[in-house]
Amino acid sequence: MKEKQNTLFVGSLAKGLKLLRAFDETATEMSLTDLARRTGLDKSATQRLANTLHVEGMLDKDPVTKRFRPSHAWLELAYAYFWSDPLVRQAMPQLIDLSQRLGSTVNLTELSGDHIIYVSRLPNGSSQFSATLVGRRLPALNASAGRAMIATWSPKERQQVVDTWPIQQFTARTTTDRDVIRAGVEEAAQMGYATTQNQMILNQTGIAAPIIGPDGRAHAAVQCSVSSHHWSRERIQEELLPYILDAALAIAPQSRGGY
Amino acid sequence: MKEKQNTLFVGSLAKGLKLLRAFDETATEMSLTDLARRTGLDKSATQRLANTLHVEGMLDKDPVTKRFRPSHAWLELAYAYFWSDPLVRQAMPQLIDLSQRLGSTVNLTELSGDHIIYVSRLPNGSSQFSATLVGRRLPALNASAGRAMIATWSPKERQQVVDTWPIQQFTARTTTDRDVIRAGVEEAAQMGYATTQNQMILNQTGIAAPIIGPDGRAHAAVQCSVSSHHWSRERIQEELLPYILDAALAIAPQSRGGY
DNA sequence: TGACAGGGTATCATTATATGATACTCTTTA
DNA sequence: TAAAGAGTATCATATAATGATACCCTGTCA
Repeated sequence: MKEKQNTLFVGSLAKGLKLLRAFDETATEMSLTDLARRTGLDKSATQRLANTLHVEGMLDKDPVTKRFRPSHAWLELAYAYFWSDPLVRQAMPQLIDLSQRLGSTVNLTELSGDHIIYVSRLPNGSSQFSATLVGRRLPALNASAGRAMIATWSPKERQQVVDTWPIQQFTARTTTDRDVIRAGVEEAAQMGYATTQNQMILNQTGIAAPIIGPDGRAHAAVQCSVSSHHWSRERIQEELLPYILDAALAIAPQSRGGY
Repeated sequence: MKEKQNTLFVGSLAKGLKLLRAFDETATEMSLTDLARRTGLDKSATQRLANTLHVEGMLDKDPVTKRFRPSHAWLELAYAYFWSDPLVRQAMPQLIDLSQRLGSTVNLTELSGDHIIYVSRLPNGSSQFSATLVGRRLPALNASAGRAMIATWSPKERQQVVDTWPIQQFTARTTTDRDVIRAGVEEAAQMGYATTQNQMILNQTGIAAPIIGPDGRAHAAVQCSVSSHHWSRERIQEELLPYILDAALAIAPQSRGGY
């Protein structure tokens, strides 16, 4: 094994996790050989590991096709996560309130390395399927939420981040020019919120307000998505923004010590 | 190790999973010794396993307190789960629609052994925190959703289930008498839906409609929660039920093959 | 019909790999 | 200042994970 040759590192556990993480949008259920191929582990190892995960209730196995699928235990882990993240508890009532008041999709996002991750979502109106799912990750620079967070950081941090963090092209009109993104972040720093258009989905506008921590820097945001057709810049500013900013503010204060 | 002495079983992986599952409502972040105590593993093993999980990004470690917490990866697993479960995709648009139409909390639940698990939740109005979280498990017999599912099974299955499955007391008025539960299930079998009151939370009424599979048996349900104060039996029957039943029906048909 | 291919399952000797006792360090408490 | 408690690091040992191999089954093609 060329794994970290450290006595504090358990290779078999790491390999087992690899199996779990092999599942995603594209690979939703896999045979033994699929798993082996996808993880690069040899057949025997895959067999043993997958069997263990099955016995332990982490993988369901179709008795007829013999294919493995994520089990309900995966949701239980998410459940434990929600309890462990103080922000979720703080935010939930505000988000529900906001969702009802605005009648549009509302999200709680957190920074996760150079990506954002959706931690809580309250879909409203007809959304893309993936836009309703907790746990989705997006490059921070692509997302209004990410930009809103970064905008609360120091100018040199902003600079560095905009220059180096990853960008991904989602739609034909996704911004890939870092200078344009920089402008967006700087504007967000001025305004205290960020907006984007056509970044993830065409004709969709994202509005995000940072949840600012005790140190003045944000690593979370409240985000809202609406149709660009029905929502002009002005209408957003009048009918949505005040509430989103309020919610973000209401969530922030109590959050004790950085995370 | 007294683990299954099977060469197809990897003990270290199982122990690693044990660490992950040690986190719950009550244990949201743990020190090394907490983890060791809680899992029954010895200090060294815990150290090695926890370290591995940390390196692999499955556990966050507070650099100052040295305590471990679930990482964002736990949400990513949930994300993969959502893609793997065809019911989620089927249900989501219906649930959103239902949530907006009714203006109250709507849930998608599935059977998980003798419990139900919340797979998707759209909270509305002020809910208990735990009532907003995906991944929560409840004994099937306690929940309207569970009863609605069981009610679609054969009489002898119903009998057996009502006699043997676990029950838990949540409120002062939770039903613990199996005969009363039996009556509830039988009524649900007649009516095609189940209702409960004061089972999980006082003054809360649950209404659930089964999502019936190709074999006529349900292992999923659409569920809705409302305040007993504002919602009389009659009003529920007129203003909620038709829509809930419709939604459950709309989700069911296409669901291909076993669950 | 018969042979082949592909995938799932089981076995086994071999050694690498996980083990857990122990000892060290640091911080907190009395 | 001592002692307790928690986190970290080291190491010799044998247990427990390894991966090659062989077996079985099902579906396919000639």
